[in-house]
Amino acid sequence: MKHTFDALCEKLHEKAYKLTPQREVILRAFIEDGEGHLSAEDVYNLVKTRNPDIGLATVYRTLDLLAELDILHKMDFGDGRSRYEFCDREEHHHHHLICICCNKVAEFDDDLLETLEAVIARKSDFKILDHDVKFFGLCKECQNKS
Amino acid sequence: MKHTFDALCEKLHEKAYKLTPQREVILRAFIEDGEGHLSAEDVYNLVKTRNPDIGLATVYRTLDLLAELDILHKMDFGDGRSRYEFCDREEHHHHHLICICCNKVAEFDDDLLETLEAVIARKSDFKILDHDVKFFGLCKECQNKS
DNA sequence: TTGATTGCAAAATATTTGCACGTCA
DNA sequence: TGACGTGCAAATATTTTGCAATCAA
Repeated sequence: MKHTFDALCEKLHEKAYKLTPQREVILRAFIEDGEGHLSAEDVYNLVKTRNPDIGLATVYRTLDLLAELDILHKMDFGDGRSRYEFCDREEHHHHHLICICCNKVAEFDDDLLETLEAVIARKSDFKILDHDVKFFGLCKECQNKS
Repeated sequence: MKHTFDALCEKLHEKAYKLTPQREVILRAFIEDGEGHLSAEDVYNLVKTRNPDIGLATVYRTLDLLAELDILHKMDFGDGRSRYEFCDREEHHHHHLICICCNKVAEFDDDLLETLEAVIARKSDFKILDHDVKFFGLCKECQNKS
Protein backbone atom coordinates (compact mmCIF):
# COMPACT_ATOMS: atom_id res chain seq x y z
CA MET A 1 0.00 0.00 0.00
CA LYS A 2 2.67 2.45 1.06
CA HIS A 3 5.05 1.14 -1.57
CA THR A 4 2.48 1.85 -4.26
CA PHE A 5 2.54 5.54 -3.37
CA ASP A 6 6.29 5.52 -3.25
CA ALA A 7 6.38 3.88 -6.67
CA LEU A 8 4.03 6.59 -7.95
CA CYS A 9 6.18 9.39 -6.57
CA GLU A 10 9.31 7.91 -8.02
CA LYS A 11 7.83 7.32 -11.44
CA LEU A 12 6.28 10.79 -11.52
CA HIS A 13 9.61 12.30 -10.59
CA GLU A 14 11.44 10.36 -13.30
CA LYS A 15 9.28 11.93 -15.97
CA ALA A 16 9.00 15.35 -14.33
CA TYR A 17 5.31 14.92 -13.56
CA LYS A 18 3.83 16.36 -10.41
CA LEU A 19 2.18 14.70 -7.47
CA THR A 20 -1.25 16.25 -7.02
CA PRO A 21 -4.04 15.48 -4.55
CA GLN A 22 -6.15 14.26 -7.46
CA ARG A 23 -3.56 11.72 -8.56
CA GLU A 24 -3.11 10.59 -4.99
CA VAL A 25 -6.79 10.11 -4.30
CA ILE A 26 -7.33 8.24 -7.59
CA LEU A 27 -4.53 5.83 -6.81
CA ARG A 28 -5.97 5.39 -3.33
CA ALA A 29 -9.31 4.41 -4.85
CA PHE A 30 -7.61 1.42 -6.45
CA ILE A 31 -5.74 0.50 -3.29
CA GLU A 32 -8.87 0.62 -1.17
CA ASP A 33 -11.11 -1.08 -3.69
CA GLY A 34 -10.92 -4.83 -3.37
CA GLU A 35 -12.70 -5.78 -6.56
CA GLY A 36 -10.48 -4.17 -9.18
CA HIS A 37 -11.68 -3.78 -12.75
CA LEU A 38 -12.77 -0.19 -12.13
CA SER A 39 -14.09 1.96 -14.94
CA ALA A 40 -13.41 5.69 -15.21
CA GLU A 41 -16.89 6.41 -13.92
CA ASP A 42 -16.44 3.97 -11.02
CA VAL A 43 -13.28 5.81 -10.05
CA TYR A 44 -14.98 9.17 -10.47
CA ASN A 45 -17.78 8.18 -8.10
CA LEU A 46 -15.42 6.68 -5.53
CA VAL A 47 -13.22 9.74 -5.59
CA LYS A 48 -15.97 12.32 -5.44
CA THR A 49 -16.79 11.49 -1.83
CA ARG A 50 -13.36 12.73 -0.75
CA ASN A 51 -12.84 15.26 -3.45
CA PRO A 52 -16.23 16.55 -4.67
CA ASP A 53 -14.74 19.09 -7.04
CA ILE A 54 -12.76 16.64 -9.14
CA GLY A 55 -13.58 16.58 -12.84
CA LEU A 56 -14.25 13.48 -14.88
CA ALA A 57 -11.68 14.63 -17.44
CA THR A 58 -9.05 14.61 -14.73
CA VAL A 59 -9.96 11.04 -13.90
CA TYR A 60 -9.50 10.03 -17.54
CA ARG A 61 -6.22 11.90 -17.79
CA THR A 62 -4.94 10.38 -14.56
CA LEU A 63 -5.92 6.85 -15.54
CA ASP A 64 -4.03 7.32 -18.81
CA LEU A 65 -1.06 8.59 -16.86
CA LEU A 66 -1.08 5.71 -14.40
CA ALA A 67 -1.28 3.29 -17.30
CA GLU A 68 1.65 5.01 -18.99
CA LEU A 69 3.62 4.66 -15.77
CA ASP A 70 2.83 0.92 -15.70
CA ILE A 71 0.98 1.26 -12.43
CA LEU A 72 -2.41 0.47 -13.90
CA HIS A 73 -3.31 -1.80 -16.77
CA LYS A 74 -6.09 -0.67 -19.12
CA MET A 75 -8.40 -3.41 -20.24
CA ASP A 76 -11.58 -3.93 -22.11
CA PHE A 77 -14.32 -6.41 -21.30
CA GLY A 78 -16.37 -5.56 -24.35
CA ASP A 79 -19.04 -3.60 -22.54
CA GLY A 80 -18.16 -0.30 -24.15
CA ARG A 81 -16.04 1.13 -21.37
CA SER A 82 -12.43 0.68 -20.39
CA ARG A 83 -11.52 -0.78 -17.05
CA TYR A 84 -8.33 -0.58 -15.04
CA GLU A 85 -6.52 -2.70 -12.53
CA PHE A 86 -3.06 -2.78 -10.96
CA CYS A 87 -0.36 -3.98 -13.32
CA ASP A 88 1.29 -6.21 -10.79
CA ARG A 89 -1.89 -8.24 -10.52
CA GLU A 90 -1.70 -8.72 -14.27
CA GLU A 91 1.45 -10.80 -14.12
CA HIS A 92 0.73 -12.21 -17.56
CA HIS A 93 -0.83 -15.34 -16.26
CA HIS A 94 -4.19 -14.50 -14.90
CA HIS A 95 -7.19 -14.58 -17.18
CA HIS A 96 -10.68 -13.17 -16.86
CA LEU A 97 -13.82 -15.26 -16.69
CA ILE A 98 -16.75 -13.02 -17.63
CA CYS A 99 -20.25 -14.21 -16.79
CA ILE A 100 -22.60 -13.43 -19.66
CA CYS A 101 -25.55 -13.60 -17.29
CA CYS A 102 -24.64 -11.39 -14.31
CA ASN A 103 -21.57 -9.68 -15.82
CA LYS A 104 -19.39 -10.56 -12.85
CA VAL A 105 -15.72 -10.92 -13.65
CA ALA A 106 -13.79 -13.71 -11.97
CA GLU A 107 -10.16 -14.55 -12.41
CA PHE A 108 -8.14 -17.62 -13.12
CA ASP A 109 -4.42 -18.05 -12.73
CA ASP A 110 -2.49 -20.13 -15.17
CA ASP A 111 0.62 -19.95 -17.25
CA LEU A 112 -0.33 -22.42 -19.91
CA LEU A 113 -0.65 -19.51 -22.27
CA GLU A 114 3.10 -19.13 -22.37
CA THR A 115 3.23 -22.40 -24.22
CA LEU A 116 0.83 -21.00 -26.77
CA GLU A 117 2.89 -17.84 -27.14
CA ALA A 118 5.97 -19.92 -27.74
CA VAL A 119 4.15 -21.85 -30.46
CA ILE A 120 3.02 -18.65 -32.13
CA ALA A 121 6.45 -17.08 -31.94
CA ARG A 122 7.93 -20.14 -33.59
CA LYS A 123 5.35 -20.62 -36.32
CA SER A 124 4.69 -17.01 -37.30
CA ASP A 125 6.75 -13.87 -37.69
CA PHE A 126 4.87 -12.04 -35.00
CA LYS A 127 6.67 -10.73 -31.92
CA ILE A 128 4.25 -10.98 -29.02
CA LEU A 129 4.48 -8.26 -26.39
CA ASP A 130 1.19 -8.66 -24.57
CA HIS A 131 -1.95 -10.70 -24.61
CA ASP A 132 -5.55 -10.43 -23.63
CA VAL A 133 -7.51 -13.57 -22.85
CA LYS A 134 -11.14 -13.60 -21.88
CA PHE A 135 -13.49 -16.48 -21.34
CA PHE A 136 -17.22 -15.94 -21.55
CA GLY A 137 -19.67 -18.26 -19.87
CA LEU A 138 -21.73 -18.84 -16.76
CA CYS A 139 -20.53 -18.46 -13.20
CA LYS A 140 -21.49 -20.95 -10.52
CA GLU A 141 -24.49 -18.93 -9.34
CA CYS A 142 -25.91 -18.37 -12.80
CA GLN A 143 -25.52 -22.04 -13.71
CA ASN A 144 -27.82 -22.90 -10.83
CA LYS A 145 -30.45 -20.32 -11.73
CA SER A 146 -32.02 -22.77 -14.25
CA MET B 1 -21.26 -18.17 -51.25
CA LYS B 2 -24.65 -19.30 -52.46
CA HIS B 3 -25.17 -21.39 -49.36
CA THR B 4 -24.55 -18.33 -47.22
CA PHE B 5 -27.52 -16.57 -48.77
CA ASP B 6 -29.63 -19.68 -48.39
CA ALA B 7 -28.67 -19.89 -44.74
CA LEU B 8 -29.65 -16.23 -44.33
CA CYS B 9 -33.04 -16.77 -45.98
CA GLU B 10 -33.76 -19.78 -43.86
CA LYS B 11 -32.77 -18.12 -40.61
CA LEU B 12 -34.72 -14.98 -41.45
CA HIS B 13 -37.76 -17.06 -42.24
CA GLU B 14 -37.51 -19.00 -38.98
CA LYS B 15 -37.81 -15.80 -37.01
CA ALA B 16 -40.32 -14.09 -39.32
CA TYR B 17 -37.78 -11.52 -40.43
CA LYS B 18 -37.80 -10.23 -43.99
CA LEU B 19 -35.20 -10.44 -46.70
CA THR B 20 -34.47 -6.93 -47.87
CA PRO B 21 -32.03 -5.62 -50.50
CA GLN B 22 -30.12 -3.91 -47.71
CA ARG B 23 -29.62 -7.13 -45.80
CA GLU B 24 -28.60 -8.90 -48.96
CA VAL B 25 -26.05 -6.33 -49.98
CA ILE B 26 -24.53 -6.15 -46.51
CA LEU B 27 -24.06 -9.90 -46.41
CA ARG B 28 -22.57 -9.74 -49.89
CA ALA B 29 -20.01 -7.21 -48.66
CA PHE B 30 -18.68 -9.84 -46.27
CA ILE B 31 -18.68 -12.56 -48.91
CA GLU B 32 -16.79 -10.42 -51.38
CA ASP B 33 -14.38 -8.95 -48.88
CA GLY B 34 -11.39 -11.17 -48.40
CA GLU B 35 -9.91 -9.50 -45.34
CA GLY B 36 -12.72 -9.89 -42.84
CA HIS B 37 -12.69 -7.86 -39.59
CA LEU B 38 -14.98 -5.21 -41.08
CA SER B 39 -16.26 -2.36 -38.95
CA ALA B 40 -19.72 -0.87 -39.37
CA GLU B 41 -18.23 2.06 -41.23
CA ASP B 42 -16.21 -0.26 -43.50
CA VAL B 43 -19.41 -2.07 -44.39
CA TYR B 44 -21.23 1.21 -44.89
CA ASN B 45 -18.62 2.43 -47.35
CA LEU B 46 -18.47 -0.86 -49.24
CA VAL B 47 -22.23 -1.02 -49.51
CA LYS B 48 -22.77 2.59 -50.54
CA THR B 49 -21.28 2.01 -53.98
CA ARG B 50 -24.13 -0.35 -54.85
CA ASN B 51 -26.77 1.19 -52.67
CA PRO B 52 -26.00 4.89 -52.19
CA ASP B 53 -29.18 5.56 -50.22
CA ILE B 54 -28.51 3.12 -47.42
CA GLY B 55 -28.33 4.59 -43.93
CA LEU B 56 -25.61 3.93 -41.38
CA ALA B 57 -28.27 3.02 -38.82
CA THR B 58 -29.46 0.25 -41.12
CA VAL B 59 -25.94 -1.10 -41.30
CA TYR B 60 -25.74 -1.21 -37.50
CA ARG B 61 -29.15 -2.84 -37.22
CA THR B 62 -28.31 -5.42 -39.87
CA LEU B 63 -24.97 -6.29 -38.31
CA ASP B 64 -26.74 -6.86 -35.00
CA LEU B 65 -29.26 -9.03 -36.77
CA LEU B 66 -26.65 -11.11 -38.57
CA ALA B 67 -24.84 -11.60 -35.28
CA GLU B 68 -28.08 -12.68 -33.61
CA LEU B 69 -28.60 -15.20 -36.42
CA ASP B 70 -25.09 -16.58 -35.83
CA ILE B 71 -23.99 -15.60 -39.31
CA LEU B 72 -21.55 -12.95 -38.15
CA HIS B 73 -19.46 -12.79 -35.01
CA LYS B 74 -19.06 -9.42 -33.33
CA MET B 75 -15.61 -8.74 -31.98
CA ASP B 76 -13.59 -6.01 -30.45
CA PHE B 77 -9.93 -5.26 -31.05
CA GLY B 78 -9.81 -2.45 -28.54
CA ASP B 79 -9.68 0.39 -31.06
CA GLY B 80 -13.04 1.77 -30.04
CA ARG B 81 -15.14 0.21 -32.76
CA SER B 82 -16.70 -3.21 -33.20
CA ARG B 83 -15.70 -5.48 -36.03
CA TYR B 84 -17.46 -8.41 -37.59
CA GLU B 85 -16.49 -11.59 -39.39
CA PHE B 86 -18.21 -14.79 -40.44
CA CYS B 87 -18.97 -17.13 -37.56
CA ASP B 88 -17.78 -20.22 -39.40
CA ARG B 89 -14.30 -18.75 -39.65
CA GLU B 90 -14.34 -18.37 -35.89
CA GLU B 91 -14.27 -22.13 -35.27
CA HIS B 92 -12.99 -21.56 -31.76
CA HIS B 93 -9.39 -22.14 -32.61
CA HIS B 94 -8.14 -19.18 -34.51
CA HIS B 95 -6.68 -16.27 -32.59
CA HIS B 96 -5.92 -12.71 -33.55
CA LEU B 97 -2.47 -11.17 -33.64
CA ILE B 98 -2.84 -7.41 -33.47
CA CYS B 99 0.13 -5.25 -34.45
CA ILE B 100 0.44 -2.33 -32.04
CA CYS B 101 2.42 -0.40 -34.64
CA CYS B 102 0.41 -0.61 -37.87
CA ASN B 103 -2.84 -2.01 -36.40
CA LYS B 104 -2.97 -4.85 -38.89
CA VAL B 105 -4.72 -7.96 -37.65
CA ALA B 106 -3.28 -11.34 -38.54
CA GLU B 107 -4.60 -14.72 -37.56
CA PHE B 108 -3.20 -17.82 -36.04
CA ASP B 109 -4.79 -21.25 -35.95
CA ASP B 110 -4.33 -23.45 -32.96
CA ASP B 111 -6.40 -25.56 -30.65
CA LEU B 112 -4.10 -25.49 -27.66
CA LEU B 113 -6.61 -23.27 -25.95
CA GLU B 114 -8.97 -26.18 -25.55
CA THR B 115 -6.50 -27.62 -23.11
CA LEU B 116 -6.65 -24.41 -21.14
CA GLU B 117 -10.44 -24.41 -21.17
CA ALA B 118 -10.46 -27.96 -19.86
CA VAL B 119 -8.14 -26.91 -17.03
CA ILE B 120 -10.37 -23.99 -16.13
CA ALA B 121 -13.53 -26.08 -16.27
CA ARG B 122 -11.95 -28.60 -13.93
CA LYS B 123 -10.45 -26.16 -11.45
CA SER B 124 -13.19 -23.55 -11.26
CA ASP B 125 -16.95 -23.58 -11.28
CA PHE B 126 -17.18 -21.59 -14.45
CA LYS B 127 -18.92 -23.00 -17.51
CA ILE B 128 -17.11 -21.65 -20.54
CA LEU B 129 -19.22 -20.94 -23.60
CA ASP B 130 -16.92 -18.76 -25.66
CA HIS B 131 -13.53 -17.16 -25.54
CA ASP B 132 -11.70 -14.21 -26.93
CA VAL B 133 -7.95 -14.36 -27.26
CA LYS B 134 -5.85 -11.54 -28.61
CA PHE B 135 -2.11 -11.18 -28.83
CA PHE B 136 -0.56 -7.75 -29.15
CA GLY B 137 2.88 -7.22 -30.61
CA LEU B 138 4.81 -6.38 -33.74
CA CYS B 139 4.21 -7.89 -37.15
CA LYS B 140 7.09 -8.88 -39.43
CA GLU B 141 7.12 -5.54 -41.26
CA CYS B 142 7.06 -3.40 -38.16
CA GLN B 143 9.83 -5.43 -36.52
CA ASN B 144 12.07 -4.48 -39.42
CA LYS B 145 11.14 -0.79 -39.45
CA SER B 146 13.18 0.96 -36.80
C1' DT C 1 -52.86 -5.25 -46.02
C1' DT C 2 -49.86 -4.76 -42.26
C1' DG C 3 -46.28 -5.29 -39.38
C1' DA C 4 -41.38 -5.27 -40.25
C1' DT C 5 -37.85 -2.29 -42.08
C1' DT C 6 -35.73 1.88 -43.59
C1' DG C 7 -33.55 6.62 -43.66
C1' DC C 8 -33.01 10.57 -41.30
C1' DA C 9 -32.10 13.31 -37.50
C1' DA C 10 -31.60 13.57 -32.76
C1' DA C 11 -30.08 11.24 -28.60
C1' DA C 12 -27.13 8.53 -25.82
C1' DT C 13 -22.55 7.03 -24.30
C1' DA C 14 -17.75 7.14 -23.58
C1' DT C 15 -13.83 9.72 -24.13
C1' DT C 16 -10.93 13.73 -25.63
C1' DT C 17 -9.64 18.47 -26.14
C1' DG C 18 -9.24 23.77 -25.82
C1' DC C 19 -8.66 27.10 -22.68
C1' DA C 20 -8.44 30.15 -18.69
C1' DC C 21 -7.29 29.54 -14.13
C1' DG C 22 -4.85 27.31 -10.30
C1' DT C 23 -0.96 24.94 -8.14
C1' DC C 24 3.17 21.96 -7.26
C1' DA C 25 8.08 21.98 -7.28
C1' DT D 1 8.05 31.88 -10.97
C1' DG D 2 6.60 28.98 -14.58
C1' DA D 3 5.47 24.85 -16.60
C1' DC D 4 2.44 21.38 -15.42
C1' DG D 5 -2.25 20.17 -13.95
C1' DT D 6 -7.22 21.04 -13.31
C1' DG D 7 -12.19 21.94 -14.11
C1' DC D 8 -15.44 23.12 -17.19
C1' DA D 9 -17.71 23.10 -21.41
C1' DA D 10 -17.59 21.95 -25.98
C1' DA D 11 -16.07 18.66 -29.39
C1' DT D 12 -15.45 13.73 -31.06
C1' DA D 13 -16.61 9.25 -32.18
C1' DT D 14 -19.39 5.34 -32.16
C1' DT D 15 -23.68 3.41 -31.64
C1' DT D 16 -28.71 3.67 -30.57
C1' DT D 17 -33.35 5.33 -30.90
C1' DG D 18 -37.83 7.87 -32.25
C1' DC D 19 -40.60 8.45 -35.97
C1' DA D 20 -42.88 8.93 -40.35
C1' DA D 21 -42.57 6.84 -44.73
C1' DT D 22 -41.81 2.55 -47.34
C1' DC D 23 -41.70 -2.19 -48.48
C1' DA D 24 -41.76 -7.42 -48.30
C1' DA D 25 -44.69 -11.22 -47.65
